[in-house]
Amino acid sequence: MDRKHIEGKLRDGGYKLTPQRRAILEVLLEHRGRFVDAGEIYEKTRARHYGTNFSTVYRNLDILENLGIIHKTSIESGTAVYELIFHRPHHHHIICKKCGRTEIIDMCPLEQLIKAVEDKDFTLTGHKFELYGYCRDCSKNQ
Amino acid sequence: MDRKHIEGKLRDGGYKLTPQRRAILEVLLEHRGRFVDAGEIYEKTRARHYGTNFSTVYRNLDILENLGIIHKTSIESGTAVYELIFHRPHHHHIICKKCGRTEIIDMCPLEQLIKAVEDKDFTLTGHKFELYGYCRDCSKNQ
DNA sequence: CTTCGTGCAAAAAATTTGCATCCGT
DNA sequence: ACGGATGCAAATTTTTTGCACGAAG
Repeated sequence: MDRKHIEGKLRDGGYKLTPQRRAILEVLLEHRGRFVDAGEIYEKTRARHYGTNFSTVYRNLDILENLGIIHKTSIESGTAVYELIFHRPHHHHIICKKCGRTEIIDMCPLEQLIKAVEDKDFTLTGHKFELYGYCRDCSKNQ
Repeated sequence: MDRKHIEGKLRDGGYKLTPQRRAILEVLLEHRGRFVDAGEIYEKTRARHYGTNFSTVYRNLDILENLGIIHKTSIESGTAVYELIFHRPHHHHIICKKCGRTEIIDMCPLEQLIKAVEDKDFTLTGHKFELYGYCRDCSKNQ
């Protein structure tokens, strides 16, 4: 997913290309393969486009998430982090607790999982595997 | 992990058994097998012990987490959720996005994972499998 | 020239902290 | 009595929202 591709998605969605939006995208592109939080995106965006507002950042992160351009999650800190989706096939991550750098795990444990992990050069300290959905009761009275 | 067991852990840690703490524990015990957020714990605790403060709840959730009595995580909403650890062996969860009810998955995908899932009566809508640790660079200048 | 986007300011939500007092052990 | 625990109030942190103005298509 490169800049042109992303800008196309925005246009298709009826969104305009403002300098702020471009700056946010630049920042995300620069941080491919790494989760960053809203605060960091804000700081870096503001360095590119002076005066960009925090609300603008949050609003755009929302839009980008809805368009499937970025992925939002929350790791251990509790605050939300974002990264560009640059690898369409479904996958998971190894996440550095210190810098947020991620490595892709190309496969999903739901199908097979062994250890595509060994060669990753990460010191593992923990992991999370959670399934989301609706329990029987909640499926009923949806 | 029952009440007596938990109270023992608290004593061993040098913590006192205050009525507020007991109330919080009662609430958590009542919600075994379900993630609840701080707000809900606060409301329910305050129903048991009138006047309990929100700070008290947060402070105790911290303590309980550090003692390994509860498990804190953040699911999709972004706000932290907690549940009693009542099943010591390492495991993961299926989480209802609506009510927070959880089901245990007794095994960890890191070792083997097939589908201990089929019989769970959950409508799956998504899942998260994330490994945490330190990348090579961050391990170095730790 | 219309619609969407932005900045600003303020509010809301989630969590943390300092401090004086209180209470379990 | 001692040391941890609580309530309160206030501060922080993270995120959201209303509104008037400005700019992209």
